[in-house]
Amino acid sequence: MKQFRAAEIPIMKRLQIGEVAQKAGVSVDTVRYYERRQLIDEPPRRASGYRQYAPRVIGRIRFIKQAQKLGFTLGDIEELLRLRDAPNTDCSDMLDRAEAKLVEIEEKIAALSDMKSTLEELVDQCRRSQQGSDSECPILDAMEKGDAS
Amino acid sequence: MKQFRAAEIPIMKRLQIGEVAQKAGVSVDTVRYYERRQLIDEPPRRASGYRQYAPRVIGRIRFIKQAQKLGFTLGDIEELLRLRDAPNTDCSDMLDRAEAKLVEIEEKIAALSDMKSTLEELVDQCRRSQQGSDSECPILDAMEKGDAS
DNA sequence: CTTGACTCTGGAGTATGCTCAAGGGTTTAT
DNA sequence: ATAAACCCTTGAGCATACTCCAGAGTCAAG
Repeated sequence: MKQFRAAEIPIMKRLQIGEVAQKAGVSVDTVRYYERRQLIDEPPRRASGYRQYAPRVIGRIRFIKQAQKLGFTLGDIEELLRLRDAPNTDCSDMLDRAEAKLVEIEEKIAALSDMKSTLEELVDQCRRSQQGSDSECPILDAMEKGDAS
Repeated sequence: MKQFRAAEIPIMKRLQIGEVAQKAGVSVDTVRYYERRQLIDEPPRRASGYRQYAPRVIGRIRFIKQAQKLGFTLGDIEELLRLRDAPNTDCSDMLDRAEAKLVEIEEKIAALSDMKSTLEELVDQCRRSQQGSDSECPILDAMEKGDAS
């Protein structure tokens, strides 16, 4: 049972969407979007219809944005949030998903690196052909002939 | 003026869309899509409405697909096609665009590599924490606290 | 002649992650 | 009281690159 000194008594303050959005670093529209996508719960409303959020939703939205930074899509994040919410989550489920994402990212890096290599080669050829009197373009040629693959 | 032996006289054969698509390695729908996007010209039609393509459109579509493999979007490729079509194209315009694409790709690789590093670190921590009696999940923690950025 | 394969069109759908629009009500500070 | 800032809704738009749909006409081979 946690003990508080008088100055530390938590106040159950409710927040409007603008404040939530600002503190979480997203737009108001994004907050509503996340609610529509059920990434966050719909909060209770005032008689006016204004949403009244518990402050902990800020942490949840920050979780979402952090996960996005690691390459997880919102679809992925739905599942991560389920794990976060489950009472007996251990690390192995999160580990599985992190490892899977790591593999995806490595594959993307590999694909991009292939493109890079090929472009570098073409750029090189192009620079060399400009130095000679050759008026043909190796980049055009490579794309015509499929040699770029 | 190019000279042909009798067996080499080119025949001005027109092709239907199915044959073009098959030879270019794309779908019929994709050919029509490229026409709609003006990446290829609308060809003359038969009385039936069937498209009658000159064989050189196959090369043009192959050019498009090769450029896509190098990371160029169809928007990018519109411009590449203009360069390809221009009578006095030299290599420097193609070179500019190849270099610009190279920079984009390098930036994407850098971003992905950051993600990778962070995920690897989290995966490492997670594995180590499973070996101890610690029941907390460093991945969850990192996403909650923003330490993953 | 018949039938299966091919052709045609315009528009909507797919997936992703927001963002905008239109029109109106509510709150807050002066 | 007033006005600006805030809130609300639903649905469409944005960008990308196709792909599918529905319904009908045409071609080519048997």
